[in-house]
Amino acid sequence: MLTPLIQYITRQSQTPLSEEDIQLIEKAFIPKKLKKREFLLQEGEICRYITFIAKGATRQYVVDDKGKEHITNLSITNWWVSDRESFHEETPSIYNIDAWQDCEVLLLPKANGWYDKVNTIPTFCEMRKRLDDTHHIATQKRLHSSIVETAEHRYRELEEKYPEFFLHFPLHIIASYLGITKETLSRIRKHGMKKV
Amino acid sequence: MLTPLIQYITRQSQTPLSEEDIQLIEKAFIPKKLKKREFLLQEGEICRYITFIAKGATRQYVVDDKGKEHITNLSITNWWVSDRESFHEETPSIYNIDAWQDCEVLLLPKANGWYDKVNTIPTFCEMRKRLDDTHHIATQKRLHSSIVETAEHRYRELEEKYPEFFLHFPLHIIASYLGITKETLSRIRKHGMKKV
DNA sequence: CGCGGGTTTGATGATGCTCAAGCCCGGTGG
DNA sequence: CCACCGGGCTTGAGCATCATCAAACCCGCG
Repeated sequence: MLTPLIQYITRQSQTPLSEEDIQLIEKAFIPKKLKKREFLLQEGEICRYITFIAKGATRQYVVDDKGKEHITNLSITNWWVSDRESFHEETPSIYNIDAWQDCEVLLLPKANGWYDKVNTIPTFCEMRKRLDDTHHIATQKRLHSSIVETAEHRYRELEEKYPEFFLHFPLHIIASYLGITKETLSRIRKHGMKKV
Repeated sequence: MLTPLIQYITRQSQTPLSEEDIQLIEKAFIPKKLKKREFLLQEGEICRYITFIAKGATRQYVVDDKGKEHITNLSITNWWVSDRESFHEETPSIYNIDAWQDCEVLLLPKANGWYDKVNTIPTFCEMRKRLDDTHHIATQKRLHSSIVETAEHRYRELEEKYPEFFLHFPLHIIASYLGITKETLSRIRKHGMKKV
């Protein structure tokens, strides 16, 4: 189960990991299997791990006062998940993260300095920085487009940029991720068919 | 003009800077004055600096196909500004950043490795990491609330969290930052008066 | 066959936008 | 001193977008 991670890191950073590095990674990451709907993190808990999805798909969401779920993030194979705020500041999370499909994940704990230790590997640290950057940029863009663009535009953009999502998540989940209702999404799609 | 920066860094990190560190910082940062409406970055340019606002206020915005400005970020004294994507990837920026009030700023160039050199100062590097984190978390929250919450809620939140903004920017700028029109903002505020 | 998850359709209503007009107020120039 | 101008803010009428609610449909599966 570790191989996808090792491969991922070396591919990301273009530099191979030393034997020791790999051993450290093997010690640090805790493999875990999740069944569909199983929680990786629940509202109110402190996020104690950075998680690598070796296989599967998860969603992150909040539940509002009316009991409605709002998807804030979707993640699939070879992505990382965590609640950064909760992890770093050790405060209770406002998010729920659960498996949408059965998953194989690798947990990197903050406890006992594992996270810090792994970050002493330059390759890993570099990769993490880059991921931080790209993730941050992506969030910025999403924010921007959620303010400026229409629902339709955002849908098309997602279709273009992350077609994989459509393979792993049903449309009502995608709709929620886009911040619209499933009905609206359905109408948008119908509308598009005609045009194209 | 450097003192606000030095103060800022030591306050953020709780550890004093050594004499050498300060000298490095003095060499690295380029002081600059901006008059109102002067650009710090224009659409199409590559962002070559990370900028510290020692004094003043700036806005970041995009112009859409209809020529309308959409504010994406507001920054005031003791904040940092840059287009992270453009800076890191050296790609043309899609943003404009200009001074809303006269500013005194400090530019940290990427060129000649200044940015990297300054990052060898552990205190600075730590601070930067923390800022990255909090900034990222803030963006995440803004995204989330722009999707889930009503315009009114977002306005109240801003009032609560960044009252300083209201001292530096007129309401139509705030409205744009919130992703609503000035008319809507005006009505929201009137509405609130009655209630309270 | 019937059930459940996912998707679609239609009717209705709220929220926020557009456009157009007017107000307030602090300059500036005659 | 007043008249005018421009930036900022407010108000109102009509409209577009999207949410809500309710119903139906579709299809794989026990």
